[in-house]
This record gives sequence, structure tokens and C-alpha cells, in this order.
Amino acid sequence: MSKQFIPKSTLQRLPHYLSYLKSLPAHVSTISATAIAEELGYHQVQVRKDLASVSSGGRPKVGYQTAALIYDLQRYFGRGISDNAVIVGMGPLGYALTLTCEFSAFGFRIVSAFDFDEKVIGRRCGEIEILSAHRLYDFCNAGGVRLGVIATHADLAQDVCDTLTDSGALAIWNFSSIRLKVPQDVLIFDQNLTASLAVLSAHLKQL
Amino acid sequence: MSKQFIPKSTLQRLPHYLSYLKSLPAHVSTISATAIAEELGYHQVQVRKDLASVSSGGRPKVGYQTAALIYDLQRYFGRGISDNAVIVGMGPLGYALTLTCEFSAFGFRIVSAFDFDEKVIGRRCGEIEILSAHRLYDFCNAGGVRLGVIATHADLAQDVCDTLTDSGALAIWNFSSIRLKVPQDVLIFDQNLTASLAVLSAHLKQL
DNA sequence: TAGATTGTTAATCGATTAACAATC
DNA sequence: TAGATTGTTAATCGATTAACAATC
Repeated sequence: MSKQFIPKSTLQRLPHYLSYLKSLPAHVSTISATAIAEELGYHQVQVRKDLASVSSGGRPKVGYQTAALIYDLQRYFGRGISDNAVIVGMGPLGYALTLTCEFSAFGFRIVSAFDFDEKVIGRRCGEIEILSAHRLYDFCNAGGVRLGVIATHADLAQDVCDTLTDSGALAIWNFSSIRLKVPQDVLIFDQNLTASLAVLSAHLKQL
Repeated sequence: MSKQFIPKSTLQRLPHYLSYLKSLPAHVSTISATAIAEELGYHQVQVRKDLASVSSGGRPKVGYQTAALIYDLQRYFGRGISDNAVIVGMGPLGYALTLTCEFSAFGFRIVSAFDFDEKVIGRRCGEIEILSAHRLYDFCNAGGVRLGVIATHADLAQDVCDTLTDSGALAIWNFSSIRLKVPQDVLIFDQNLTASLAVLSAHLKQL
């Protein structure tokens, strides 16, 4: 049950287990690792190892209790006080992320959105008000913001990142196409769409 | 120069080299792997290995010709006839992807966008017209579409994916949160934002 | 020449998969 | 009991890093 550190590769698979388990009909009360592996395209041993890191385990010949597994996964992701997050860069991408990402399911609360464009500042995106990016430092500093989402143009990204980390952010979700420099204790998670296009493009050429 | 297969991990770094090299002032005519590694936070040996896969190499004591390197990288990504691509699901995310991703820099041409929502069908997103998703199969089948971008809700994603692969698509860029089942020869590239949130959330909890 | 830098071969590391023992 | 299934320990695999030879 719940080991100290769960490897990144496992963490990325956990939401898949959760969404698959939730998609099962209610009468499926137990499920085997083999069945899950089959459905999700993973190796069965991998499934057992992954599940072992959040659940109290299954029973031989029976499998895992689906309800308990769902509970364990949701508790793992949602547990603790929710972390404040801000998003910077409210172009189409920032707008889409604010509206469509399930931040709350992972214990995040988007407290505000920021942009440099006067035409956008003051508008709303769902529940969230868009503030001037010049207020970013003061806002984050005062509000205990732990996660910053960067959806600005590449040339603004490093500046925004510095402001976020200076004001105490501990993790950055980076949608810009550049590599950000951060203090050692800050986690950068790159969501580089350009890199993905590179892989897809190369794959098609190699056919 | 240009080996047969370039590993995925290398491919994902190549765009970073390109954007960094392009950001250099014009008078920087040569650059060492060490300098690039320092700037991008990679290991210097990794940089040399990566660059070896697309360039004709550098010179000891001098480094790499920046202009030649930029040329080689751009040629690698852009080479060949451009691949037709479609995007399905024109909610905020599909809309943002269509407008902000540099498809053309990687040899892709978005030929059309699709949605199931009558309110959206017929509108435009930049240059692209939004068509009814019911026309997806016929359109792709006739148009030789090679890449499908899926930005629909999770519950529509597998159906859309089937339609795309049935009509001849060879690669899928999947923004939905589910695992898609595809024929063996089709490449799935998951861009699962939910998985990223899981990693970020777990990291902050483990502090 | 000397030393900076490249490029290659070997070692390490982490993640995945295989083999197998434990158990209901 | 027999066999399905879990969970663990060992082997494999790919990617990264270290060591070192080559070269300008």
C-alpha cells in the first residue's frame, strides 16, 4: 500500500486505470490484472506493480475489488488540501486548458489566470477572472500558489517562469516550446506539443 | 548523417535544438555541444549523439556550424511531401491546437476540422472549415489523410479513432484521456493532459 | 605542440518483462 | 485438490552517462 515514491512512469498510467475502472458497469465487482492489462494495452505484471503502489492489493483467483481500487486511486490523487494554481497566457491554448483540464480531480484549484494583452485582461474564462500579468508576482506571493501553468509565447515563457518560481511556485507545467531554467527544487513538466509533432512527423517519414 | 531510425527520446529533443539555435544572434557561426548542453540542460554526450542523427557532424576544437545545423534540422522535419492531417473535436482544445500548433514546420497540412455539434459545423477556425464528423470517413478516405488529431470527449474518442484508421490514417495524436485501440501498424501518440496533472499532483504531495 | 572538442565504446541506471513462488 | 491469480525476484531492454580515443 502507498509506497514512498511512485515512479513517474507509473504515475502517468494511474489515471488510465481510474478512468477504465469507472467506465465498467456496476455489476463488475472484481477484476483481474490480466483483464485490465488486456484492455489498456499494458503488460499484466506492470498493472500489478502499478496498482500495488496505491492499493492494498488483490486476492489470488479473484482479482481486485473494483470499488476499492477506484476509491484508492481517487483518494491518492485528491488527497490533502488542494493546491492553488495559476495559468499564464490566455490565448486559445490557455483558455482551453482552463476550461477542459480536470484540475480539481487532482487536487488543484485554478485561482486566477493572467495575460499581457490589455484586450483580454478583465474578461472571464468560466469562473476565472483574467488579471494583468504584471500582477503575477504579488498575487502568487500572497496567495501561496504552488503550480504555475505556462501557456504563453516562447519568448515570454522564461520571464513568466522566473516570476512564478521567485514568488514561491514549486511546479511548472510548461506548454511553451522552450526549455525553462528553474531552481533545483522546482519541478518542470514539459508538455511540448512541438516535440510530439516531431515524433509523429518522423514516424510517418520512416514508413 | 541521418541514420535509419532515430529513437523517440532523441526526436523529442530535436525541436529544442532547432529553436535554441534559431534564437542565437547571427554572429554566432559555430557552437559547441557543451554550450548547447549547458543552455538546454542536457548532457553534452547526449547532445552530440542527438545531433549526429541529423547532421554531418562538428569539428574538434571548433564545434558545429550553427547555420548548417539549423538547415539540417529544418530539412529533417520539413522534408518530403507534406502529410495531410485532420483534427476532430473543435471544442476549446481543438480550436487552440488548430490555431497554435506549428503543423507546417513538421510537414503537416491541416486540411479540415470536424465536430459533432451542429452549432459549430460550418464555422471556420482560421483558414480551416469545420465539417460534420459524419463526413469524416468519406473525407479522409478520399483525401489521403495520414494523421488524425483527436480532441473530442473521452466517450467519442474510440469511435473517431476507428473511423480515422479505417479510412487510412497511419498516426493518431490523442488528446483524449483514454487509451485507444488501433491496428498494429498505426502509431498512437498520447498527449494525455490528465496524466501530466497526476505527475504534478503527486510531486507536490511528496514534498 | 597542447588542449579543446568531437565521436565512440563501455558502464550505469531505470523501466519493462520474464520466471517463479505464494495463496486462495 | 487443482488452477487461476497475485506478488516478488531476476533478466532484459533502452536510454543516459562515463571513460577514452581521435582530431583539428
